[in-house]
Amino acid sequence: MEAKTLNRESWLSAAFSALAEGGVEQVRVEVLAKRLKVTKGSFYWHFRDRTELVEAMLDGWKTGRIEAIKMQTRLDGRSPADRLRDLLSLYGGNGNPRGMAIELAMRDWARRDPHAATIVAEVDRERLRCVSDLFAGLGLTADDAFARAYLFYSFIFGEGLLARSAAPDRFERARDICGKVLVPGEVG
Amino acid sequence: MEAKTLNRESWLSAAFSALAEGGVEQVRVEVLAKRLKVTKGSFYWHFRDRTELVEAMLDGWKTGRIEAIKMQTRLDGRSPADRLRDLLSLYGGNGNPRGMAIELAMRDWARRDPHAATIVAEVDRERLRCVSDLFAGLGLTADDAFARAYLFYSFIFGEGLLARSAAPDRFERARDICGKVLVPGEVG
DNA sequence: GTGAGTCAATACGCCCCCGTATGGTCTTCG
DNA sequence: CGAAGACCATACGGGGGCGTATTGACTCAC
Repeated sequence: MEAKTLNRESWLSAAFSALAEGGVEQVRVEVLAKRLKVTKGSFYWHFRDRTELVEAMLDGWKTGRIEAIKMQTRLDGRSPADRLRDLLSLYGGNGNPRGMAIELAMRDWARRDPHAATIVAEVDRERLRCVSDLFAGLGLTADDAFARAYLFYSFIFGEGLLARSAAPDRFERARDICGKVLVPGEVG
Repeated sequence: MEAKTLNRESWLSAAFSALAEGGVEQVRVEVLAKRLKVTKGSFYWHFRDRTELVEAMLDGWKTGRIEAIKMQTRLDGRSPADRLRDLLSLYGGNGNPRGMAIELAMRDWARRDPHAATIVAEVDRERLRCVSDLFAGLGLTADDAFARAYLFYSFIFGEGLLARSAAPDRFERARDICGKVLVPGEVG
């Protein structure tokens, strides 16, 4: 079912895989070419240069993530607390390791590249806004809701950073407790 | 007061600076040499190869961080809550940007290098143990204390990852509220 | 002072990566 | 069929990074 000829999307997809595995530094045209089993000739047909590729990655990631967060925080009859718990289990723990890897690689990238930094900032701002609204829906003041959203996202990303050394059940119990602390209004 | 001849420490120091600014990928012997205003000849006198340098970085970071956390969590008459708040303001916010940069670079490194991963895991384990003890000193059960420590550290590192886009006072207020949520037993 | 040891400069070969130039092989359409 | 265009291969020059080898200079001990 593979298309016999590559297109921009093929390269972008491979680029994101490389990003997830090794950071921006590892998205190199000759390496991607080897993965796609073609030569650079193909790449320079679809892209002007490496810069155009990474810019496309930035753009695609931004629109994709903003679209995603809007979906994930739109309560279609569900309660804000439920949506928050969904979000927590979506990125948290070890579900979606690729997504978390890209997320972290993106932030590492942002620390060195101003363009990437603004992209990440825009996405983060939208995310904070969206989950702030969720917390506000729980009856919190604007300041408290924002603080909760800030805590919420810091926890999610920080969790991806923390080394989980053995004793997985211990961390599992910890995550459960964290969930209850993070989203209030819970019975427990 | 600069020593006229370099030693291992000089190279290690420069290496950590490069690590903070650009990640492991940027600690390159020729780049460090240029910074130190010498040539590679010096480097290969003090180190067998680049691998020996990064191994030394790993070792130095591990012992340094473990020593630091033990100091910072040893309550010499102070209350556990105070110590926790100290820790929070130490790495949190934007104090010590270099320390946070190294911390994040280290974790990015750990995601690709098994050796770095074990080092970070060892440091994290010690840290979680230390601040778990602090939380336990607040009267929490073992599970709750560990969960709180987990939340605590996830927040600290996650905060370093989150893009702070303008509105610094907004984030300042959020951080204050987060502090009160993170370390319990507070009046507020 | 002279020779051993310390520290650094220079020069070399190797590899990986970027970007370009040019040519080749298909498909498509008239 | 034949020409145009899409897609990719091959080959090249340039640069930067690693590691080695060789040599130069400087500091002590004897």
